[in-house]
Amino acid sequence: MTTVKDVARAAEVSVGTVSKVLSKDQTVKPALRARVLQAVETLGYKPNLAARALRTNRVSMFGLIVPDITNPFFAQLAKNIEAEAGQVAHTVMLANSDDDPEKEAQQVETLLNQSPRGLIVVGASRAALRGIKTQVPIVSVDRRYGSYRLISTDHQKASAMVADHFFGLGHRRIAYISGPQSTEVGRLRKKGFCDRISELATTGDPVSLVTREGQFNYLSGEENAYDLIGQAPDVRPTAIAAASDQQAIGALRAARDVGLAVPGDLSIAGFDDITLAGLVVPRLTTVAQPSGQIAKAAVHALLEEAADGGRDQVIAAQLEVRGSSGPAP
Amino acid sequence: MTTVKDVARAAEVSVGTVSKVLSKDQTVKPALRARVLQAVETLGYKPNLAARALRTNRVSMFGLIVPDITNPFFAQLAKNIEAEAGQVAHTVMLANSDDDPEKEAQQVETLLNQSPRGLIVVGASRAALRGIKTQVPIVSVDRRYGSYRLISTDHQKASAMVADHFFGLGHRRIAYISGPQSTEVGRLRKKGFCDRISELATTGDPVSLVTREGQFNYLSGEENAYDLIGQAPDVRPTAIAAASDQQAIGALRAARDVGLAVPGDLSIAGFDDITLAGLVVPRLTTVAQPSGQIAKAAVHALLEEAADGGRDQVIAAQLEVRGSSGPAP
DNA sequence: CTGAAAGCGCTTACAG
DNA sequence: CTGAAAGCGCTTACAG
Repeated sequence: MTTVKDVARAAEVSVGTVSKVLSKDQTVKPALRARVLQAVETLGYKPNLAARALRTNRVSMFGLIVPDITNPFFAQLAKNIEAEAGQVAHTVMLANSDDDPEKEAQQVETLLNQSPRGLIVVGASRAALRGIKTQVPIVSVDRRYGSYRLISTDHQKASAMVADHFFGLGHRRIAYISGPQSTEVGRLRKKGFCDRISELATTGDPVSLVTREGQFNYLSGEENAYDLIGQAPDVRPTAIAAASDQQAIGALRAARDVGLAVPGDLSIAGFDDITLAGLVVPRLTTVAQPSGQIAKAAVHALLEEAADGGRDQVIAAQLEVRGSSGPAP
Repeated sequence: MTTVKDVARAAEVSVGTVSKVLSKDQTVKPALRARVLQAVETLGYKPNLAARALRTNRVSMFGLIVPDITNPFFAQLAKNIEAEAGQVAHTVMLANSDDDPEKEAQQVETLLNQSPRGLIVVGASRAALRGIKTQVPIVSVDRRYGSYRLISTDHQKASAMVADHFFGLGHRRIAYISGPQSTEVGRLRKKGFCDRISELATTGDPVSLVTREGQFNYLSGEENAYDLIGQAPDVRPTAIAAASDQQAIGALRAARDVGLAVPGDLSIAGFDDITLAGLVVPRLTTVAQPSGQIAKAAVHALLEEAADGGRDQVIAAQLEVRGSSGPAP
């Protein structure tokens, strides 16, 4: 490997000068700078990052811990974070916690040992709050990790947008299939939807709202939807909002099976905007989480603050109105 | 931060001895070893990895470059690689190439700058073959990168298994929806299927085989399947094999739309075993890629060899027979 | 078996 | 504005 020394020799300057040129120090005279740059070019010099890290105690890496990279939303998030990190010339280390607090703690430690520039973690569901002491700034994203600041979608407001959408289309018998109320996300999404419906129901026409608790998965959506739409036509809901796209797609399937037209007889909306949401027939009305903005906010939060202590940040999501929702029958 | 020096002082030994204990050098006497370990424990000493890297010129990291972490197969692969790397106390840096040779080259360079223990890359589709010189061992996985050794599923044999499965169920009018023939994977899967059918057709009953070229996606599967099953009942295929699960799920949808029972009237099989394959109704017969084994093979290939130059490795996949395939009508 | 010392490749006060 | 030199925290021949 060629080192600063080689470059210094070739450019006939000291290693200190080489280092200054490389770190864009302005105090080097143009003539010297040119010689150094020339030497770097011809020698194909690449700085040894380990040496730099040792000296500066700072590595151009972020650590990212997600419960499961196989989850489409986390994969999208990881992709955006990697892209955003690339913008500031950082690389990202990825680890999975399998949604297990034990393993999460271990992964945090492993990544921290690399002394990265910062750590981004999507907390495991029932995370323990054991404190870790480190100089490395940490932010949580989507689901809080420990007591670190959280950057996430505004789940409540987003759900409220779905409620507005349905109400605006004239629906007055509405159902909500929630996520598990043991999760914060499940609670926030439900609260946002139900609170808004209550609000609309008191200021406008009366609305009948029925809610069902489910898992976030496909099957749960299908089963709950079957139950809901199995009722008499003048009783069953004309619109179903689900806490996840997977649930909504399950509901779509249920509607198809019992012969209800979507959106003619029944409107359906999901949450997340996974790839499949745009592929099903009809395409699913859903909430697109601002994964790109979350990624950007997380990276910049880490870059700017020395330790944690920033405030939580909530980012507006966007309603994607597509074919699965329409005017009430 | 506490350093070897602090540990040495606390244990009343030299830093060299501390280092030896930490590197599991057997030549340290139990008494000293115990004192060192004790000091490490009480001080909470963590080695500075940058310093170690500088000294040994070796980092406990792997680089992983995939076209798109958002693709479920790559996400699964990444998860397995991370797990496997964890087993040998390595961490993994992730980068996306967006399936763009330019960006891929740049990502390779970026990760190589960290001088990782090895690089695993899933090649971009139309990758340029520009050579890079590096000491870092590189393997390609799933799709070849440059001219580096490739570790991948035995696509041909796996497709042949699907052919055997259909033939064994009595199907004699069979269709194959391929992936793009511009991709190696597309070609291999098709060849494996068609060659086996030809073989069976000459040794057993005659078989009519029709193939259609498509994209790997959902829509392509749906459209091609519509065409195929739109024919007269005595002409149309009784079984359709697709080159991807996405295509197969599209075909499932097409069958449902025209009122064909699966597997009563039509058997369908996919390839990949994505999560959704187990969720659709009926559950999809498909080929499970040995992502775990591929990950393991890749990590160990990197660990064992100093440079590239190992041989390609092809790993057997497994046929998952589920509800979407049955006896010919 | 243990310790003293050199050195990995950088960056950064500090002189000049 | 430039160079000489110290030092980041390790590991590893080399003496003893």
